[in-house]
Amino acid sequence: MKIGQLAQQTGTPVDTIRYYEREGLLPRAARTEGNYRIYDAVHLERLAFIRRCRSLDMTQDEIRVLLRFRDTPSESCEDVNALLDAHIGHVAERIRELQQLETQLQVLRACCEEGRQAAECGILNELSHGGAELTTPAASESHLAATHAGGRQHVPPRQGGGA
Amino acid sequence: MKIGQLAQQTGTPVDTIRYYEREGLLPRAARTEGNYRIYDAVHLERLAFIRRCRSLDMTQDEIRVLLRFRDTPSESCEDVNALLDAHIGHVAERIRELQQLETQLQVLRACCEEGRQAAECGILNELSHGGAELTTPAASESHLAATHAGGRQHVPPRQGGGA
DNA sequence: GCTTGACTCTGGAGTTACTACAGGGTTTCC
DNA sequence: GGAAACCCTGTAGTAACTCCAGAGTCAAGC
Repeated sequence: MKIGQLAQQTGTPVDTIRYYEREGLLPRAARTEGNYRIYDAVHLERLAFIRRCRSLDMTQDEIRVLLRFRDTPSESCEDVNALLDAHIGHVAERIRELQQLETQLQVLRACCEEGRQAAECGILNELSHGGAELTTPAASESHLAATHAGGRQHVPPRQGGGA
Repeated sequence: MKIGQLAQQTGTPVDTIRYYEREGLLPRAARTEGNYRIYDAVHLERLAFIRRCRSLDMTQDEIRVLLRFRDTPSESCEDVNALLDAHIGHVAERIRELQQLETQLQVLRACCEEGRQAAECGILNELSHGGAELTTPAASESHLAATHAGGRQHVPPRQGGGA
């Protein structure tokens, strides 16, 4: 099959498939005479595997490790367990961080009542003089991301997205 | 004061201060004869404000809005409230997503017992054939980030940060 | 006066995981 | 045989920095 069909069958944008090939997650595809990539069931399975890992928010590096174990099935899978445990740890930690953040934001939000002028806005004042509840920057140490970011998975620019 | 002192007093890396100036969050600093930036208390306050916002995981765009309100204190602060409410909403949504993710990962983790060979590793098998519990990619729609990422705030490689 | 070292400057590249082109070539269908 | 749909490569952009090279500035010590 061609790249478009593979894209459709796995729900992956065509650009992303080519990107995975560049990054070495997918092997270089064979080509037709007209230089089109051709794929078979093996590629499809591998791509589906990668996409499932990505849907679990694993990094490319983590996926690379898992793929290596998939490719050499005789080795012990201890490292797979360890990787997953670490990943779960990161997610749990990020959840804790975000919950703290949510509390802080709600405290901050409570500072301002509706309809004031910005000069007396409790939120701006609080952010200006720095309440005790607000942590200093540099909270996260792990490989966890900030709350926002540009690369939110592979969702296209418009579709009911951002703030 | 010079940039190094400002950096120290606000806990902000020097590079980041220059970056904020480039981005227009901080005004261009005056210069000494030797072309060194010089700052005063106004700069310090503004930078502290920015850093407090960043510690609350606000984007530069969000901070820009808040700064604009700070600079024009006669306007109503309704938009500040709205911005913060939206931000809280995003954080809450991301928490929910991550909690789902955590559950999925724990289910996956339970598939494999210790010390098997990769060929019979429950995790790899689950990721290969694709269990029903695993969502497809493209879960997040908002401006919230993935669980991992390179730019984790501004924490320098090693220093035992501020967490 | 000269050197050493700490500090600062600019500009550019790297980070993640894509996404979005531009400017072409190929296939397919009517 | 011509248009539409598909595919190709390569490059640049995203967020919020971080890191580096190569050079200039400044204060202190000898």
